[in-house]
Amino acid sequence: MSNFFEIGLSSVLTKAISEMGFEETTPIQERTIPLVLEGKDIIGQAQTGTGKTAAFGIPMIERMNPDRESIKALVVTPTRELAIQVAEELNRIGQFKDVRSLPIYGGQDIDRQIRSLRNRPQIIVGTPGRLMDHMRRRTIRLQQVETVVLDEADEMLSMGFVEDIENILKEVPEQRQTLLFSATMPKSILDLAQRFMQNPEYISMKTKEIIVPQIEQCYVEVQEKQKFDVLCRLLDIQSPDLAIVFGRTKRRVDELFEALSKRGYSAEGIHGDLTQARRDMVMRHFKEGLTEILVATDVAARGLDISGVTHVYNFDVPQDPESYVHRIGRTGRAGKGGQAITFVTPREIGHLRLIEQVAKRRITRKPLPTFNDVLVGQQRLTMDKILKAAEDEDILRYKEMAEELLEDNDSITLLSAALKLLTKEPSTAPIVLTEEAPLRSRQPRRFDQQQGFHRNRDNSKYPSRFPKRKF
DNA sequence: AAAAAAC
Repeated sequence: MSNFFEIGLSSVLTKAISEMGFEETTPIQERTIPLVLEGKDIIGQAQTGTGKTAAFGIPMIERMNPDRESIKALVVTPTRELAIQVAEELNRIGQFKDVRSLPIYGGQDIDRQIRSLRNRPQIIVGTPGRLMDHMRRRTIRLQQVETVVLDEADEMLSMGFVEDIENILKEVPEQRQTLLFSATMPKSILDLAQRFMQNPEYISMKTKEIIVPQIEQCYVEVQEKQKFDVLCRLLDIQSPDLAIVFGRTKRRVDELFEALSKRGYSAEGIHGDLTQARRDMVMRHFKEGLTEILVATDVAARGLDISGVTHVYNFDVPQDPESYVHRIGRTGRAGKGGQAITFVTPREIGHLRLIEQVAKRRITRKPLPTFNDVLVGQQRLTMDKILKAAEDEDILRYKEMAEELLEDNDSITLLSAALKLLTKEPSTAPIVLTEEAPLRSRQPRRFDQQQGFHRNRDNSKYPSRFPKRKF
């Protein structure tokens, strides 16, 4: 691995990279950057989360003439959210070189996009359909494009974009650089490369080189009817910073996020049937941490890089084993740990074994969370907070004693004793733990009648929900 | 069969 500041990049890029907090290159970046700088065509086999966007973005922008005469680079992605994300990252990389990128995708007012194009971005990041639309309208000129990037190419092909991709590739000059990234390398991808690329350099990360983030993978065996309660309990016990819950269908996503909202969780849903404005808003809320739980179809399974996602729950077992790998990859980003829990009904166990083989990881069984687990879990969270407070106030002796007690965390009595030790003014009342205690301790958000939207406890705005409910 | 993607 090498350092970004030793590979001879221009100062404008180095500055941006350092501002983005990058230091060491990832394996794919280390191998891709020099080749792209040389102008070579590349086929890169890499999972998401390997630093792919920077791997092509940094050298592409480095060698780009920043004049505003024409579109210099075109990046094609399978989903709209991915287009937005990639464009944002490229914008950051190019910020001091005055290189701008613009996401172009469907569902957004086309006239507005045409106006944005007048700002003359050097890089366009788009989804195939809308790109084709602009090409036909002649509102995008690709005659000066020097670099084309096909991101998540396998995904685009399996979504039936072969023809669109071909049309786009025919529209750009033959003398150009083509970079193709794909998690898998089926024959269709190699065919495409054969026809549209020139002596491509093949970069494949050996399995051990692929950064497999520390993702703990497990499953719970549940009846369909239990799923919702089990999810709530897990959320209470684990208290994720941010979590993504994947559902099988759009309908299910709607029902699930409504039910979660109803129970007081900060949740929103996203799928392809929502208006693009809403999709954009939901993603923004989630990225900003305004919502803690994103309920999603596989629209959000691939490529999205959102920091702070500590947990992924597969509310439904993904049909496609590939999809499983992508879904769980939404957590454990940037080298941080993450946990993925898959809900499996008894009849789906066999399917899970198949997924296990594809994921090449053992998925361990986790017992269903009991009511007691929830209580203990919440006590532990409280303990963590108190321990932190204790640290600040330097009451080390208390801390030691409490930690000793914590070792035996099966015992709620001990926990409550530890709690008392650490509280400055210990409550004399015992902590009563009965089955009648509410499943959820968090206060539900309140509905602002006048404004017509929900407000969180911190009084921040919260968008209104759909009326239906099933869980 | 579902999901994604153009109007």
